[in-house]
Amino acid sequence: MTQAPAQDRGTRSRDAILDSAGELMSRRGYAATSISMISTACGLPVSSIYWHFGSKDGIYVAVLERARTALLAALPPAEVPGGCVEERLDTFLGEVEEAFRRHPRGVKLLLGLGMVQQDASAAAVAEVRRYRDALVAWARDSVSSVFALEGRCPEVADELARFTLRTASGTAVARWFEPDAALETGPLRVALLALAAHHGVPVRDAPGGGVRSPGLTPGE
Amino acid sequence: MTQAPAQDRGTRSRDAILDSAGELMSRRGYAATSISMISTACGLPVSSIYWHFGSKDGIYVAVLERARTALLAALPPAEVPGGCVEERLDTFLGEVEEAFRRHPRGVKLLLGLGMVQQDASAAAVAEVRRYRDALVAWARDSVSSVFALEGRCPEVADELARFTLRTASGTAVARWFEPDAALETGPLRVALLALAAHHGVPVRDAPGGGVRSPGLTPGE
DNA sequence: GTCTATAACCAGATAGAC
DNA sequence: GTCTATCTGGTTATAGAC
Repeated sequence: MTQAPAQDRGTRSRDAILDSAGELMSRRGYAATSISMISTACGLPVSSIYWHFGSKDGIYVAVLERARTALLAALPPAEVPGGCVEERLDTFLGEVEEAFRRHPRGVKLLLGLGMVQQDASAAAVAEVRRYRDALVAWARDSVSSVFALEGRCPEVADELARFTLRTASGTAVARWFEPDAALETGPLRVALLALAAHHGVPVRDAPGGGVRSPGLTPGE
Repeated sequence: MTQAPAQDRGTRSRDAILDSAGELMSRRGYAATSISMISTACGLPVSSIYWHFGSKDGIYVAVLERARTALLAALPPAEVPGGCVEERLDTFLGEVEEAFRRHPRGVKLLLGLGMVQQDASAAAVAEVRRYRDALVAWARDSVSSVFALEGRCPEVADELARFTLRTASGTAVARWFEPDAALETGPLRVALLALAAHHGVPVRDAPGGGVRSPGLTPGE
């Protein structure tokens, strides 16, 4: 009981710093957040922050990395369960909406800090990109599962995923004008179904039926 | 010839400052742009900048205001011409895409500086809002015209306009990851048509036909 | 690992000659 | 309206005791 806390003190401080930094940076942006602000917010002196992260840029990279792993850990598997397309779509949209609602900081970090690319370090740029790529991959796989594409039409899956993510980003942007703006899954649902149908993807699983279109196997 | 330039020098300097400031702020964000950067970029001393705008915040407001008026002047009238819904929709989407392509700075200013609301002045916040409100109003009126709503279903027009703008914002965000990302009007077109149809808006003008107004279910 | 103290610098903003 | 020179305060970052 005497050494466990001692051993933990470092990591607990580290986390506290990341908490404050993440909160501030997601709200005010990278450039507008100063080390002394973070120091005041977390109660640790500036030098401790530098001891842990080395530089302001280092904090930024660490904040992003933690946000990314947290978000990815919270995302459900890309294999969306459900008996038919519409059921899986609803599940998927519900998941997106929830992730969006529960991790607003992560999204805003990605948005706000993405702007910084101009003069950010290579490490920071790489971390931002990794974050985004992970999201894109998850969305693509999920959409693929929802529409039972099974990797058959990568372009379609890509388009649907991109469309979903753009709507989500757009909503995140809208949110800082009207903070109560929610991800409107209703319109998005209609749009995704229409887009899929437009590309010839069967959106209604024929109960006993095979799937039309050149050789492909039943989805479900 | 001796006094005309003299008279203009002030406004020309003012414009030069706004050019540099707008460019820098849209690329790097408000907080990351310093007065001395602007001074270096436009070749005028800091004090001239302060003489013209009084404060950094003043520059920001002026930049935004100019971007807004420029964008609004470039936007075509909200009365979209065209014989049928799809024709008008294509016109509308083309206009959005072009405005988007030709005024990337304006959009990015709106996006990047929108984040600053946390600690921006009241004047700045008001200007950001005015900018956005103007865009929303234009989109709503245009959509209304495209689908011949004539003010009949404000909620539907609102939803379609919001959806369009969110897609556009999302694309602007995507753009700073892949600078060549274009506004994909194809998917957006499909989505808007589906959304309109989903709300019972006739998307195919009956040649001789009047418009069925209240409970309507044309579909196709 | 945490603290106090401080170096070196750059930010926003102003004074006043011209 | 434009310039040089400058003030004040906050910024990133480090030194060194504990």
